[in-house]
Amino acid sequence: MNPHEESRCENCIIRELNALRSLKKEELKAISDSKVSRTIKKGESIFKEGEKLNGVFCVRDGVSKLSKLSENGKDQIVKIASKGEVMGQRSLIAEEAANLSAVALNDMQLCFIPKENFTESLSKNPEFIQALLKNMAHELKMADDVIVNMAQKTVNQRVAGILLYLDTHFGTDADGYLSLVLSRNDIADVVGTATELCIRTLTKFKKEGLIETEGKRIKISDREGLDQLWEGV
Amino acid sequence: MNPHEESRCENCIIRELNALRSLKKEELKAISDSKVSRTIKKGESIFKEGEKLNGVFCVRDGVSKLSKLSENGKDQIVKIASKGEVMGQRSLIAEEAANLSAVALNDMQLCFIPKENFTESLSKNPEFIQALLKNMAHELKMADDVIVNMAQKTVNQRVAGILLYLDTHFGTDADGYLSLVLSRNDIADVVGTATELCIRTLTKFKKEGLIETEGKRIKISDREGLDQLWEGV
DNA sequence: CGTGCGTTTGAGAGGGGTCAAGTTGGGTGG
DNA sequence: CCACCCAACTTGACCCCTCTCAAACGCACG
Repeated sequence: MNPHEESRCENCIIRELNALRSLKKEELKAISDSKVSRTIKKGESIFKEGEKLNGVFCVRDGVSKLSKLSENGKDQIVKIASKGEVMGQRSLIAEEAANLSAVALNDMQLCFIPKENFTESLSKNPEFIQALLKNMAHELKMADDVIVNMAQKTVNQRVAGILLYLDTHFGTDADGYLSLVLSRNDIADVVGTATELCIRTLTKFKKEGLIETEGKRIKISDREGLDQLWEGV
Repeated sequence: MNPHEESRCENCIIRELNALRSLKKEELKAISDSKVSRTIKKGESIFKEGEKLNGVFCVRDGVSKLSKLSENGKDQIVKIASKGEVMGQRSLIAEEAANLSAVALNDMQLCFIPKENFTESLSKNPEFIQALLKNMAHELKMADDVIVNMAQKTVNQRVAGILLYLDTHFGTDADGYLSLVLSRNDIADVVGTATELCIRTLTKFKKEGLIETEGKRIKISDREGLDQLWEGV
């Protein structure tokens, strides 16, 4: 195997974005030898809640939604994972089945890192654990904030919120449209409401001059306005 | 200082309930020498969101609510911490200000462990980090579940949910009333609704024979019924 | 050229928020 | 011990938000 191959973990830049950056040369080599790179097409499932994971998935390119099915039969999107993020680590750490399902929102490139490599580093590399710990601490804060927003903000505010989130995290294309295009249904699943209400909110925003739309693509025309809405002014 | 004193960490049973159980003898001694035991009365504040914490609080007795103020001016209770739980560790790990405020729900006994001791063990004791990591992983799962419930369940269901939670986590007294007594306002803040609606829901439950009340105390008379409500049957 | 999925709009019912007005109950000072 | 007071609790009324069912529309794909 060619050690200079681009697909080798030692040479992967993505690593710098997450806790895997703390891994040592030998660990990376071991992972590189056993990891599996995979291409996932838009809409395909990566893993499902309740499934026992035997490794983690490092997102090399593309975006995935992490959702959970509620008892009322509706999906709730809890998190959106993109380049550099590692999916499934929580389950492996807690030694539990996956709590969320992961589905690709567009074409993705993933690296699957087997459980053994992950737990090996987990038990032997203190810096790696530290990095992971810090990562989880951050995720926990985010989750707490989401709880507050879900409980206290209206659908209007939450829709404004996700538009702002998509803008700051994924940016816009040349025409100013949000780069990450979600279906109305997915937006509704993030916001935690019915698709119809989500659509109505968007048309209302359009009427008020906050956004423009072209098909399912959305352009933010008044960020200030959305910000104020989000903050409840 | 008497090493057999009950207040010494080495002899503290509470420790077994959390990640501190992984600490070594010397670490415990060091902590014991610098820790501060504190008594907090019902309603008193332990720390506030935005505050820089210089240590963690180990709950030796009593119960605390961890809440966050939403922009609309209402408090959202995110978590209820009781005997054996450690408050503030997330902030210290992430090296951030506190994201939540902690207020005592009844009289409490706390041990304050200075930042230095905590971070010292954090950087030197792999077992301790592992335990912490697992703990955070579990909290993260809980938080994700709360997000789904907040987004997808009705107020009725969420009120039923917290009653069941109080029952399983804090039990009942001799008369069958829930041991942990919350004000209607606190219940509303957990559920994420207005106090009035919370009260109305409770009176409805009473009319339906699911619960009985005496003052602010609540007795569950039909656990099955609440379970079914919670699960959306 | 249909067929199916995603999107959009309408209308009605019920849930939930809010304001305002009582009521209770526990604590305090006389 | 009683009277008082304040905070917590309770209830009513009203209106807006949100959910749901239903139907029409567009677009892509076979």
